[in-house]
Amino acid sequence: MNLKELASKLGLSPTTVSRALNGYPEVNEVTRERVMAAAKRHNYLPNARAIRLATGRAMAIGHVITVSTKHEIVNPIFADFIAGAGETYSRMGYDMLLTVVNDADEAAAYRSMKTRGTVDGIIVHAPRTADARIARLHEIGLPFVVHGRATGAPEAYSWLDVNNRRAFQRATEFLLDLGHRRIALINGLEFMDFAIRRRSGYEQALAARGVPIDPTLMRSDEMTETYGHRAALAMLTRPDPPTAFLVSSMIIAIGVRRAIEERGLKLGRDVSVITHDDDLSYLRNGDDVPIFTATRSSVREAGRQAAEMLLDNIANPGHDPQTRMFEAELMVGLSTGPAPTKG
Amino acid sequence: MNLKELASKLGLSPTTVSRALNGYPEVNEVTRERVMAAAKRHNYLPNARAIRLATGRAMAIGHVITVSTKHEIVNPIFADFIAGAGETYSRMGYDMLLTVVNDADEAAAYRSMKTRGTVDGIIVHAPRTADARIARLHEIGLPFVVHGRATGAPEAYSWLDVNNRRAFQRATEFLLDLGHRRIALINGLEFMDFAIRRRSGYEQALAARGVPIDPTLMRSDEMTETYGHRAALAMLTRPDPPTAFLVSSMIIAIGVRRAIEERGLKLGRDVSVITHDDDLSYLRNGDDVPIFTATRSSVREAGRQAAEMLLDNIANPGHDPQTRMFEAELMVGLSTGPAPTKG
DNA sequence: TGAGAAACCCAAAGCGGTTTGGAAATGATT
DNA sequence: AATCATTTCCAAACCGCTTTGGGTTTCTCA
Repeated sequence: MNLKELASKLGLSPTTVSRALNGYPEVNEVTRERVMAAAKRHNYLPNARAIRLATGRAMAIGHVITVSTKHEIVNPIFADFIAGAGETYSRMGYDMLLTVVNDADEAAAYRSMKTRGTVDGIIVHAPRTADARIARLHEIGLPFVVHGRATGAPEAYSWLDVNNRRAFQRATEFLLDLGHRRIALINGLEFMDFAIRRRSGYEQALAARGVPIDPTLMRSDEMTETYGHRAALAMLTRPDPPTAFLVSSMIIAIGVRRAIEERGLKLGRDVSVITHDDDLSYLRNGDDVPIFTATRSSVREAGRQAAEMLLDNIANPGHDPQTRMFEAELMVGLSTGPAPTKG
Repeated sequence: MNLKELASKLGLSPTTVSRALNGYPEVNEVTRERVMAAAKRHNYLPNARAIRLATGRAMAIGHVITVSTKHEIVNPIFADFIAGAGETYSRMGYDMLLTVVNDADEAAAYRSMKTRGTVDGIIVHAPRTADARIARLHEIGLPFVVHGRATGAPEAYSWLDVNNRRAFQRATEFLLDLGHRRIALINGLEFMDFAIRRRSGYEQALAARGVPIDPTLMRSDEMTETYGHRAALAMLTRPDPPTAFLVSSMIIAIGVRRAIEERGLKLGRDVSVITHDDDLSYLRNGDDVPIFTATRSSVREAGRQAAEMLLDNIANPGHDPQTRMFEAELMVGLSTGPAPTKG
């Protein structure tokens, strides 16, 4: 059942039927009702391929997920972000297009999306500092919203981000207030923008209290459980171990906890841990009381809002770039306590 | 730059240019070279919207991710499966379309995909026993491949699955061989097909050795860390606690470990744990020696192959449904040991 | 040398919608 | 009753490709 058939069944022209269904004013309300009813009865849905060609719009948003050949890790927050964004797209009648691409081919992927016309806009994931994609997308002329920020990008662009610096600053202050002085930072890869900002917040808080920054208490790597375990274990076996850890993800924190327990120490008493918590649906930080004291910000909600921003940019082009900053909540859980007194 | 422009630049008709680019035989090789070169030079890429309308194919595969309003958990294996499938699609020139939908609207989503013509086929995720989607998709007439199986589906269909029953049977036998007799099963939701099969393997192994099946040692729920923790803690505080746990996912296992350590017990000595491990990229089971003894099967590889099967089904229609079974490896790690002797 | 086959290319009709530019019918105004 | 504006609808062009059904050349072979 296509438009022409529906039109002939109704004794109307395709033009009128199309207009009736799309809410154009130049059609009698009575006729419109009749058309709507017939469309529903024959469960007619317009062919998306034809609409896309005719309107020149893709009615789809692209998400590019990069997979490096070296460390082929899929970002675990991806699923939740996508789920949030997908809710928005469903509501607005957009499709979501996912492309898995080797990081070297990412620019080519954007260009292809633009010239082949498969998407109307793009969400940029996991920005690095001075991320080249932003300039590229400007040059290609594809609307986009960045989840995160990229320091040092020359032009203005739309983004949505957690206040990572502030979050880690507050977390560090919280530990300092508890008497901790040797606080380790188990960070993500520090060419990622969020990781840089978190470190800066951490260092700033230490500096403000005159606590010396010890580079040997800072690690940066892909955020896995084993990384957390290895890093924490190495630090805890030193003669001057840290009394607290500030870590960049729940998964790292789980590894840190494993190391702590392996050393026969007790989490929240002998060693404190604060983690960032993306509020992932499959990895909740406890039910009532949080397992880990955490800086929390829902990545799912970020997905929802990023999609909204992008669709808004597409619907109202020519506006100034929008930005949106989330403040992470500091949730106090069972993994922090006063610094143990020597003895 | 579109086909018509490129053709006029070359002094050829659009027909010839189209044929040259698509490898049809009725064009001179010299002409073809000339066309290819010009296409590359002007970096021409055909408009996908036009191709789709003209060919009647969507060149896209749909993945539907359901989000229940009650327990809105995004399946954590989703990201890795998608990454695997995406590799295949990229290689074959297909797009991947992701739809997030409330579980009640899933059938409507399939129907819409079919009539609007946005996809050529569908991957069905997380099948339940007697899953209604299979009959629905047959009736709608959309090619599909199921990741998992659905017992009791009336018609034959293509699927790809891990041998869950065998995996859990072997894992149970392994624990029995170590002298364990009170083995708990912390399973996923048992309306999910995989969970049923795992329980069946577990029960079968126990029965074969004449070990009585104790329903109070079996739990079934959404696979989260907190669930694992709660379930294990409850069982460990009983007067007759289990000496081993068989669990359905790494994330559950992490919760179980937390409970074990909270009770002051040692994993692999006082209590043994075997988990199923989907080999998720962000949650590797240790680097050299596995943390957990596990039944392992890569969900990323499953994604790759499921996509290949579906594209094959689409390219060669009318064939019998294909099926593919993976055997999980039993990886011995640090979480299992002989059953502690009473004393 | 002429006929038939093969190779090479093209005009035009599609795919299924949207959108432009009227035309006919109706209503309002003088 | 004539005029003009509105309302309501339609024919046809268009989006950018693919594909059908020829039409020319060139090649092959008797």
